[in-house]
Amino acid sequence: MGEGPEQAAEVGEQLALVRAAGRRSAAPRARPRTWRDAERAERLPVARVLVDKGLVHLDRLFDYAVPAAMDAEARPGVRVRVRFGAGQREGRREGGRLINGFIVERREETDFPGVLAPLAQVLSTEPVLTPALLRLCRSVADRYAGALADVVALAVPPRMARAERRPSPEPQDPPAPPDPGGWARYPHGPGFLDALSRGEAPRAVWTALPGPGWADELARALATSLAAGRGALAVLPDGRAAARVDAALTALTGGGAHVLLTADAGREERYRRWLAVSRGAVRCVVGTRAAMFAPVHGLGLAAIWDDGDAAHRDEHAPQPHAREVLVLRAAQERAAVLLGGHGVTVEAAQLVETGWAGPLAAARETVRETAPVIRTVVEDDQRRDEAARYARLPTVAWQALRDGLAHGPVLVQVPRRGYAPRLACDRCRTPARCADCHGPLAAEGALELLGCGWCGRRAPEWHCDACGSPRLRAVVIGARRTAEELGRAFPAVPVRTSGRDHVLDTVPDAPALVVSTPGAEPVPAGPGYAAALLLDGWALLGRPDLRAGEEALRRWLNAAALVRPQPQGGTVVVLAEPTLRPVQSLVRWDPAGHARRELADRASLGFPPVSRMAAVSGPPDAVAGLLGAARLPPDAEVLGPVRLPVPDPGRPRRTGDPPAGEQWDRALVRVPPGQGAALAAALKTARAARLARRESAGARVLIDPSDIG
DNA sequence: TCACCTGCCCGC
DNA sequence: CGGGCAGGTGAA
Repeated sequence: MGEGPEQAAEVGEQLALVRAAGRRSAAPRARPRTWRDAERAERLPVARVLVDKGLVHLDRLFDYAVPAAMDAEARPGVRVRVRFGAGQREGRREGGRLINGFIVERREETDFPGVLAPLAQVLSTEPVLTPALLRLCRSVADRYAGALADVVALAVPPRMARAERRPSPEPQDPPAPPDPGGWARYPHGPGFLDALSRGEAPRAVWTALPGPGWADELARALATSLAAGRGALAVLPDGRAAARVDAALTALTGGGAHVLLTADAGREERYRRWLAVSRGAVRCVVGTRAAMFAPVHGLGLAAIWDDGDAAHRDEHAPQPHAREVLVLRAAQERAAVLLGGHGVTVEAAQLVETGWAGPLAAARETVRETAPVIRTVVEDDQRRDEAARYARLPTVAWQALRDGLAHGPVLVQVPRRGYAPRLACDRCRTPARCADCHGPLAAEGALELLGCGWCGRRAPEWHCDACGSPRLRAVVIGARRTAEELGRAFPAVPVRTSGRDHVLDTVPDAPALVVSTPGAEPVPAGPGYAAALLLDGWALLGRPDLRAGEEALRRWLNAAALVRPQPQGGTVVVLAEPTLRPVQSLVRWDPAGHARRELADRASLGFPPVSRMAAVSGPPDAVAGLLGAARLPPDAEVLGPVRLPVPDPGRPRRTGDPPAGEQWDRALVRVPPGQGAALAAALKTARAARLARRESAGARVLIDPSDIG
């Protein structure tokens, strides 16, 4: 009798059992003939296992028998290997592939009517999937119509055996409570910290004053929660921002009280830090979006900075957003929430509007003292202005540059490539929207083929809602070369660039032209940039995206926040139509007001986040099939489907993009407030049923799509 | 009567 | 996903 693969696996499992029991030599007693004959644990002989496979229709737990030898190690939360999948040999079930999973619970009984297969191996004794983390993952999976196993894969980092062997540092005593520092600049700032130190759970939307103070203020909030004997967590959009809060917190506490969880650290180091948090040795985490799941013990404060930044949405299924995850966590763990940024998202404004969070903003007078002066210049001035035609710049912009360069570095914000143009009124530039569903209009080739990007309805007789003009224009893009020419216009001044591939961290406090794409602006040493020139107005506002205005304002504010305050001569020039709402909000430095007005508009037009949306995309038959099968909530409204445009070949393929050469449709499903959970559940159920029956290559479901035109 | 195929459904 | 198994089908 030859030793087939199944016999080899069986022997392997027995060896694993022997190893798990801590014996190095052969088993002393008669070896059980198969696993089925091995002794079971006496107490709680059933392990409920979350199988580590993202198949949506398998989004449930499976029971396995716990062999006696694994009894001590097979605790809830540990990683295990189990046999999974069909397999019958000679009438006995013993096949199936070995896959990884987590023990979720030990039980006395099982509901499964058949014979339980045994656990094959306990991979690690580290209880990584704690009850609190499991509960969070389950809520996130429900919220996003995703599979629990997919969310757990985001929340629990891959195992690094060496990191597990090393002990975590001894827990430190809580630091002394910090003084309010910059929070004294906000009328309700000290009160927020007081509530934190009393162990309460205040929730605030924080409109941070311009300038560099925010990182220190965020660190003080974290340290206050630590001082109150609770944990704290801050999620930042990128490693640079996280490093600034890390430095501020280290200066405040001496370090050791927190860990930095970013992609910069290697996988093993990252897991080592994560373990220190999971074990309760460290109770404060500063990190990028994956840190949103960090299993901080006794979480007292969950903070997020600049929640409008697209980096806060995870790109892996089911693509949860850090703000939403932290909001869920805060409710489950009774933690305080701090949603901070120079801008305010519509989602944050909604949390204030519903009373879930309170506003935390400085007085008007304080804002005026700390913000630079903002000037607007319209595009058309460029052609008229003779003096500055060399650099194709309006006089105002030219003067601001020249004056700024006499006093320090000047920031020039230029757009990134790759924004798809959208259509707007030729006269007043109000974005063109569908009369029926308010989706964005797009032209397929000629303008006669005008149609809605959401519902597909044609709009041959379009007239501007705002001014009545029948003429459209494609919003044009491109100011990059202007920045390049600036260097030639100021030959005596060094030009430094910062962008996607090469991000400059800081620049010295000396005259220089600093050309940067949004989000890559170097932090100036000293009092800040003397001036900033924001050249990407039309590119940002012209993006075919519901959030274009909000996003333009967010990027402008982030750049302008690096400029010296008005009393020190700081000036910002923005090339954009001064009557547009985001431009006016920038001039007045009123991001909260902008978000409130956007929220009111979205409510009246039935846009998210007031209504909840889901995008269903995939091959046309899959999209139609899923929508037909889903038992959607009664008030659900299906927009589309429409054919998705073929993505730019240059752009890296993202989740939700059709594969090369394939035609995909996308439909949007919209439900009124309060039906978001029902919508997610309906789509998840329908998708699971169809995947199980393999009726088609599955359609993708994305909750809260952000690029919906 | 048997070998093979296709579709369906399940996995502990 | 991957494999069993039921029920159908066709050739000897």
